[in-house]
Order: sequence, then C-alpha cells, then structure tokens
Amino acid sequence: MSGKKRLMTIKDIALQTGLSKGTVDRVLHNRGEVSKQSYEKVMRYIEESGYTPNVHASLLASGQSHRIAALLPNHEPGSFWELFQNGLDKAEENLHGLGLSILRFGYDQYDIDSFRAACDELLASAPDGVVTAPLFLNDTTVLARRLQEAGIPYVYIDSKLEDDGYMAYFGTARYQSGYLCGYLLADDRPVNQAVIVRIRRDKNRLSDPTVTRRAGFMDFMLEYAPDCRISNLFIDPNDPEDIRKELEAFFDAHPDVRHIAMFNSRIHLIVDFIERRGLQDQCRIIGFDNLASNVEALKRGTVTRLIAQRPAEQVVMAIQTLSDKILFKKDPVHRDHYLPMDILTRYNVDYY
Amino acid sequence: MSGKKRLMTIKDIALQTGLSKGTVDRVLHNRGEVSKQSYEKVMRYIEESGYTPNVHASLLASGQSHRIAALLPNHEPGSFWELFQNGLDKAEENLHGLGLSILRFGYDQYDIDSFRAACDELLASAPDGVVTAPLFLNDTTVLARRLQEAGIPYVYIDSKLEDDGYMAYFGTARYQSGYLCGYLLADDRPVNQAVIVRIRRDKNRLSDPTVTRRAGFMDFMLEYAPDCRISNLFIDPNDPEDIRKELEAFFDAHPDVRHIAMFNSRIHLIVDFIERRGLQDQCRIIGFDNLASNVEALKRGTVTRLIAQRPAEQVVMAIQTLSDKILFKKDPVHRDHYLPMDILTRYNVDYY
DNA sequence: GTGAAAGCGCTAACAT
DNA sequence: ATGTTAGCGCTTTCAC
Repeated sequence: MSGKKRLMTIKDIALQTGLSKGTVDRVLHNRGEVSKQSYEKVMRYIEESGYTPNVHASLLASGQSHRIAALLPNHEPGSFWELFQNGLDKAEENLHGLGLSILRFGYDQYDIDSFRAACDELLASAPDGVVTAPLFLNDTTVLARRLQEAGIPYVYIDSKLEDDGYMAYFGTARYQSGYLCGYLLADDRPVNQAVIVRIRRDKNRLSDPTVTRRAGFMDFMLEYAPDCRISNLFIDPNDPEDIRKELEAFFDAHPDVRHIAMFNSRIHLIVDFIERRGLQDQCRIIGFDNLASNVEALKRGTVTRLIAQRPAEQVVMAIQTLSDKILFKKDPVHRDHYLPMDILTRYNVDYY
Repeated sequence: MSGKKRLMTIKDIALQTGLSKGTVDRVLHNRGEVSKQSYEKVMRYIEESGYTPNVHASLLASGQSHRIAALLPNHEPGSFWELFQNGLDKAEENLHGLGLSILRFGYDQYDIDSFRAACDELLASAPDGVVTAPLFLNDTTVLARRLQEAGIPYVYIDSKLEDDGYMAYFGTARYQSGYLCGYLLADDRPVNQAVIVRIRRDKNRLSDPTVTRRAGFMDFMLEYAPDCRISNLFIDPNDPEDIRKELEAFFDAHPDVRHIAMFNSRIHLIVDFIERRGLQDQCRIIGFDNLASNVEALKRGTVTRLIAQRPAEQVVMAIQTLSDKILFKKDPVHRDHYLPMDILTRYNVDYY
C-alpha cells in the first residue's frame, strides 16, 4: 500500500527553469523581487506541469502557530447562541495539530459596553483571523474598520454588515426563510386567521433578524392567503406570567385562531400555554431554530415545524474559510454563503 | 500577528529524558527495540508534558502519497449516482496537497461481471482506503473480506452491510425516511386513497433501498390513516410510453387519487403525465433525492416535497474519515452516521 | 538497544 | 534580481 509516487517539487521547477528554489518561491508567493522574464517562465512551467505545493512542508518550514478569534455573545444553556458554541468546539477539533487555535471572546448581548471591551481585548490579542456575528451594528462596523486597518481577515456569521471588507459570510436568507415559514403554515389549506408572536423589548442598536423574516412571511401571505387576518401579539420573554396572560387574553378574544408563527428562536415560550389549553392537536405552529426546548416541543407534536439554520455549520465553515486563508492563503470562491434552511419535523429532527 | 509559540518537539523529549530522537521515535510508534526502562521514561514524560506530534513534519518526513479508492456505479448525467460523483470532486479538492489522491472505479450497476472486474482492479491498485456503496450484496461482502485481509480500511455510503469490518457508514435512516414520507403526504389532512409508483424490474441480487422505505411508509399510514387505500403501480423507467399508459390506466380507474409517493429517485418520471393531465395543482406528490429533474419539478410546484439524503456530503465525510485514518491514524468516534433527511420545498431548495 | 545523521519540500534570511 | 543555505520536526537508515 501507500505509493511513493514522487510529486513535483520546487526543486524540480528550479531545475527545469534554470532558476533557483529561492526565485521559484518568490514567484509562488508573489513576493516580488523577480524579473518579469523569470516570473513568466516559472508561471508557465507551473501551469503546464500542474504543480501543487506540499502543504506539510510549507507549514513546517514557516513553522508558525496561528490563532483565530471568535467574538460571540455569552450563551445561557439551551439558548440560540449555545448552538454556535457547539460549532466552535467542533471546529477546534479539526484544527488540532494544524498549528491553529481558537480564542473565544464573549460579551453580554444586552450590554454594549461589554461588547466594546471584548472588541478591545480581541484586537489586543492580535489574532490572525476573526469570526463574529454582528449584533451591535455600529460597533461591529467600528471593529470591522479596525480589523481592516490591521489587515486581519474577518468572517461574519448569522447576519452580515455591508461593510465591504469582510472575507466571507455564512448564514441563511432571512427574507426567504420568512416566506418559507408562510408556505409551511398556510400552503395547501385555507387559513383565515393567524397570529405572529413577538418579543416586546427595547432593541436599542441591536440587529433584529425577525424584521426581514416577517417581511417574507407577510409577502407570502399577501399572495397566497390575502384574506387571512394576521394579528401580532407581544410577550415579555423573561416573564412567564406575562406570557400566559397575553396568550390567554388573545385566545379568549380570538378563539378560532389555529395558526401561529414566531420568527425568533423562542417558540418554546408559548408551548406551555398551548398544551395547558389543549390546543396542541388543533394548531399549526411554526418556529425557528433547533434549541433543545424547541426540539422537545416538536417531538411532542406541539410545534409543527421548525426552520433551522445550521448554526454550528456556520461556525465550522467560517473557521474553515479562515484557516484556508491563514494557512494556505486560499481565498473563498464566493463571499456570501447562504446555508440551507432545514425543515424539521418530529420525524426527521433526530438526524440533525 | 501569528504567534511563534514553539510547541514541544521530540528533540525536547530526547533532551529531557537523556535519550536520542531515534529512541523517542521508536517509543512513540511502538516499534520495539527499546528497553523497558527507556520506554517508560519517555512515556511518562510525554504524558506529563502533553506532547502532540507535529503532523506536518511527520507526514513530510515519511513522504508517502496515499490513495483512496472510490467504487461506485457509472452515472448517467442527471442520475442519482451523479450526485455522489459531485461529492468525490469536492473531496478531491480538500485532499489536494495533502499527499492524498482518489482513484475512481466504475461499473455498470446492472452487470455483476463489471462489478467483479472493478473489484479486482481496485484490489490490484492496493489503495490505502476504500469507499463504496453496497449494491451487489454478496459480491460486496466478498470485497469486504478481501479488504479486511489486506488490512485496508473501508467505508460504506448510501447503505451498509453488516459485515462487522467496515470502519464507518454514512447514509440515511431508510425506514424513518419512509415514515417521514408518510407524514409529509398524509399528516394533518384526511387521505382516503394514495398510490405508490414503483419500478418494474428484475432486481437480481441488487440491494433495494425502497423496500425499507416502503415499510416505514406503510407503518405510518397504518397508524395515522388506517382507512387509506394504497395502490401500487409499476412502470418501466426506460419506456416513456409504458409510463404514460400505466398512469393513464390507473387514473382512469381511480380518478380521485390525489396523493402520490415514490421511494426511489425517479419521481421525475411521472411529472410529465401529471402536468399533461392538469393534476399538478390538486396532487400532493412526494419523492426522494434532489436530482436536477426532480428539483425542476419541485420548483414548478408539481412535486410537493422531496426528501433528500445529502449524497455529496456522504462522500465527503467518508473520504474525510478515511484520510483522517490514513494520515493521522485517527479513528472515527462513531461508526454509523445517519445523515439528516432534508425536506425540500420549492422555497428552500435553492439553498441546498 | 541506542545514537548520529541525512533528508522530506519548503521558507526565509543572507549573500551576491 | 537571483542564488545559497540553514533550518522546521520528524522518519529512517546505518553504525555502534
């Protein structure tokens, strides 16, 4: 087994072109200090021969260990952001032995000062690459600018800013995911009434993914169920009593509503009420994201569908992209990567 | 940027233990020819210090190029097996420069002799790892035994044999995918009649994925729509005229059937008929696999849902697993990997 | 049983 | 602008 098929090396190229290894290396890395003539001779030969550099030798010789910084909100157990941390753990495995490590920077997503402090720490650590999810729009823009100035590549996940300096983005298409939500809720059956449950809060400066999703949802409904009356109901996520009261009042006033959607990851908040009121078998309920509590409700049959956006995969791919850049100088082919919106039912969720 | 954090090397170990690099290496690789005393001194120091070998140096020094053999049916364009070839292409990119290459062995899935010939070729090439999808059950078992004897690790994709020697399996849960198909077809609405369209053919010795899927489907229906009359309709995939005739006869005899399922990748075969007869807006049609022709029909709205099984990802993960084993001696944590069954609708299919 | 030394393919510093 | 050279950490041969 294991053939010893000797592949071409820069030494071969040097020999064939009558130049030295050093010059070939300069060409390969666009380091300049090479005559146009030599440059072209080498390039031509490389293309003809299909030479590929030996990654192991390259990495060994340059012998550096690199670090990727991950800037994400602190996560309570079972929350949306924990799904991303799982991705970080997974990515870290892949990096093992490749001379790459991950530095994690956390902050309180409701405290902009903690975010700023984390940014400062991050920059002070002088990483070779950064992955982050833009939550504080303005301050992330500031961070982006500082990273650009330092020549540090950065990748957005979950959502992106249009700052033109990011190397890549991994996330889902939000408008489309709202549209899909409409389809899953209302396609193929008459729907006269529906309710969108929303979070009542002051969202000072925070990016809100649900706005775009709601737009997609409304457009679907406008087209396919134009006569459907769509209500909006606001709840306080941190006050179970408020949730109960609001839902109760709503369903007392609208006893015929059987279609419910929520555009954030908190569909689990209403599950308790639905089950207490015995509505679970009559309602079609669509939510987002495979948090443990959401998945439980899906498997019980209370939640009808979850639309999930592969948070861990977003992180893994972001880190992969950064390590390709850092180690192999490979740029991503595309900049924006819209990952699949997975439709989860009680019968396929176990395989995700 | 880029820290030069020097990690520990075997040289350090040699210095600290008062031995030489050579002896340390012998210990690290259990090559024997080392006194018990030295062996233990080294082992102890390694554990204390948490030394990790530098993979790049190791691979560079041993300087071998390895090969992974892929044994898959030849693929007509647009067919199920072509999706796997895409995975091979993708995997090959990742291997580039890692000293790993892929050898492809094809065969005619309806000609067992061509399969046997391919097996012989494969073994003659003495690869370092093998990935294959078991179609000819008996002969794949033979291959598996020969690979075991040769000490060559092999990975199954798409389906697996219970031969106890395979290193890993990547595929979907078939029974569950059939059950899911039933759910997508019949949940949440009354269904009195349904038809399963099947392929009429002689399946000599071939593994048939649809058997298990059908079982899952029937179990779902038995539980949730016990009164539904389920017909089976057989068509010849290579004879469009036969398809038209059979479908026509069926729908003339059962004009009220509005629910259709197919458990292989050929749902596209019936699309033409459905559209000609103008049934597309009245039928709920579920098929498997994201072949281009299936996806087109999904996007037009004729096919309602596709259940897809990530064929390319199966291949990529299989190759990844093999290369981890071959290059880094890493064994997979799990043996069997059931990949998600993706539910594709016209509104999320573009993101897959 | 152990040590010394050459060399894997590449990088980078230093000559020229 | 180009060539030379000394490693990077490990494997492997060969001598002792």
